[in-house]
Amino acid sequence: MTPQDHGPPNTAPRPQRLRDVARAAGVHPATASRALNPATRTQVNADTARRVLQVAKELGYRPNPVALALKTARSHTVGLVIPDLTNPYFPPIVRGIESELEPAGYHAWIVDTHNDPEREHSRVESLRERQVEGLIVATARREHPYLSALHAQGVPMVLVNRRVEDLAVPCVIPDDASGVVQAVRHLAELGHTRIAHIGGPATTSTGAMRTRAFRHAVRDLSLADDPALVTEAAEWSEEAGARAMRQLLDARARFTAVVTGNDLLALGCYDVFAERGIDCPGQVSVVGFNDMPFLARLRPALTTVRVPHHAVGAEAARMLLDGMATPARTARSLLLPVTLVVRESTAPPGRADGTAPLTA
Amino acid sequence: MTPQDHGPPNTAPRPQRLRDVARAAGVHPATASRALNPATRTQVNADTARRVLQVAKELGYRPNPVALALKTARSHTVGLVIPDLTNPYFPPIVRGIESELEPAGYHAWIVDTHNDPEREHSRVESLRERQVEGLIVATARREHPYLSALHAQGVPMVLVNRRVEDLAVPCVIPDDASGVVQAVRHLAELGHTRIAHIGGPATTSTGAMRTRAFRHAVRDLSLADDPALVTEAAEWSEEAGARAMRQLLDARARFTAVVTGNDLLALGCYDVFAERGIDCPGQVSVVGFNDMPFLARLRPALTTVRVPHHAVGAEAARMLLDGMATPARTARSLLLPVTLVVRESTAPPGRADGTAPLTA
DNA sequence: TTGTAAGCGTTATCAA
DNA sequence: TTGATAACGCTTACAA
Repeated sequence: MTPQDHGPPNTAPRPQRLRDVARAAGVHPATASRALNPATRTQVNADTARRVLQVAKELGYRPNPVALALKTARSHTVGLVIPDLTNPYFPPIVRGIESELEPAGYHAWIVDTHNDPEREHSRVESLRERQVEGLIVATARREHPYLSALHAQGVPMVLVNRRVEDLAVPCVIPDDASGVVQAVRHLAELGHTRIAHIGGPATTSTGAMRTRAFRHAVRDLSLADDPALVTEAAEWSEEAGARAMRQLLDARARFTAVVTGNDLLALGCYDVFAERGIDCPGQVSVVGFNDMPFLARLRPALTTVRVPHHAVGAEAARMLLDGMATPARTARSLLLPVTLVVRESTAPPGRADGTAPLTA
Repeated sequence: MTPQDHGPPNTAPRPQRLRDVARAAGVHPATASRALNPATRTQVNADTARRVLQVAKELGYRPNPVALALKTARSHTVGLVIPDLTNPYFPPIVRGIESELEPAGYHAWIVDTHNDPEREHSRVESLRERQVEGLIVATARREHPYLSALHAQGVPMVLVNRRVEDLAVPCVIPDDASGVVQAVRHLAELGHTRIAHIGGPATTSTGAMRTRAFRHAVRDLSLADDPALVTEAAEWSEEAGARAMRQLLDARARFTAVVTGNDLLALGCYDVFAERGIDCPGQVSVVGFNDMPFLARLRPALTTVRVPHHAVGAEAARMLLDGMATPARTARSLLLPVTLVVRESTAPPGRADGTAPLTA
């Protein structure tokens, strides 16, 4: 042992292999394999099978998943494509997914694309190389040639929180339209008539969806249907939300409430209110979307639309599992119900505390 | 095509294999392999190598990582063991880790243990079976026989945010002691003399560490060193923090400020303040730890200790990569500097707004 | 410098 | 019902 040689030696016990089990049980590896696999167990003598199982347990045998994947081209693994793991919206979805996947004997390979299409492409390729059997994709661009191609090739795939326009990829998404309607109706009931909208990027299906729903809702409720009141944020971030709100204000748009495409955008509005001394909800009411964690602790606590994160994930996983079992199936879209949770960021316009409604 | 047969057929192009490249280049697969691998490229004629590389590129050849892993027992993959992905503290660390891993050609397999030791065990085993070459572990229990055993067996491993007591496992952790000292000194400078502490579970190294640091700090600054002022939360959660705060209050402990083991615990205190009509920071000042996202938006904005999440992850990854390259290396501990970020939850005791300091 | 052949741990095909 | 044997796609002694 030289002075440099400090690290622990590799003393990891070599894992037991199939052949070890076979030898110990006095059978051929092929027989052991058949005995161990529930699907082929009937091909082997019941006593022999029992013995093999027993020995395998004693030796603590676990099949080598790598060898298995090489041989069968199946890995018992699915890929999770997440646009941004630091967005608190996604981890609960991941939990939901895993809660369904694991009882089915599958594990999830999580990749974070950082919202970068190139990175997404390369990470998905690497997932494919690693023989994932299916993909759950949470990145929300509307067009995605690469993924579309994969799906067309028969790669089992389900989209969460996103829908591809003219393509029949199964997806599970929150009922965006209903959420927006609930938000707008809530504001209308409070007495608002001029409601603005800060939508997410129209390049994302969610952004497009919610904005469209907003337009319809406002029209259906006979509220001000003024194009000047709807803007689009460049991305799903606080900064983008702030920019959009500033733009709305600077354009001297008249509104007393704003419905945003998601909570982050709403937080951006908060920032602008602080900058400009605008009182929320005194002068402007705000409704977010998603119900991220910790929103109830904000100043003011944000009124928002709650989406059932866990259920979204769980349903997506179930759908994928289904799709992997019976690949020939028509694509379904699952819409999960959302609920408005009213907190402190919404109030009647120009309420009794003496602040005037915001006009420009 | 039967009526049931709707799904897309599997038309995925078969990936190119080494033998395809070899054939197209007119060489034996072994030669192609050597040409493709930078480490063995010198063994092959420069022209031949060039040709092979060229052909490989044209065919879009990518080595099959599964076959590679089976053959070499290396997967170019490391396992990330995270206690709770929904805790916003961790995703930035994951980002930091990946930022170092990927340029080195490694990918991260993330597992979420849900803070469950059994689950941790089984997930780590599955990671091992999948031939991960190393482990980055962020679960914070102080004792962990299974992981300790793995490390002793020579499995490359680094701990983040955690240290194992008497075992020489390399780790990168925030400078907890310094953070606590900064917090206590800040409060002392504001005039507080009776400062309470709600520590994290003593079974976690971070919990034990920060509590110990608190005791020292309080003594060094000649503040009240009263055992009744230090409690331990049962877990790192808001509920546990709330319970601890209630207990402190119910025991009629006298204090005007509290330093908590992490931000979640501090949020629990906020809940109790709301319950009991206690004004923060008017009656009690609070300091958290970690600087989770969105803290600046709370009511009141939480004063806390910022830890350099990204750097923690990046350093850990670098350390692991080192350890994998040269396994024989003495364990190092890296302490990353933390900074106090003062916001609104701390103020002088019994400040000018007329509220009295909290006594019981 | 290149080719041959064995083998990583499994499963699947074929015979016995 | 079981065993022999050949893959899966790759690397690596060893031989040429």
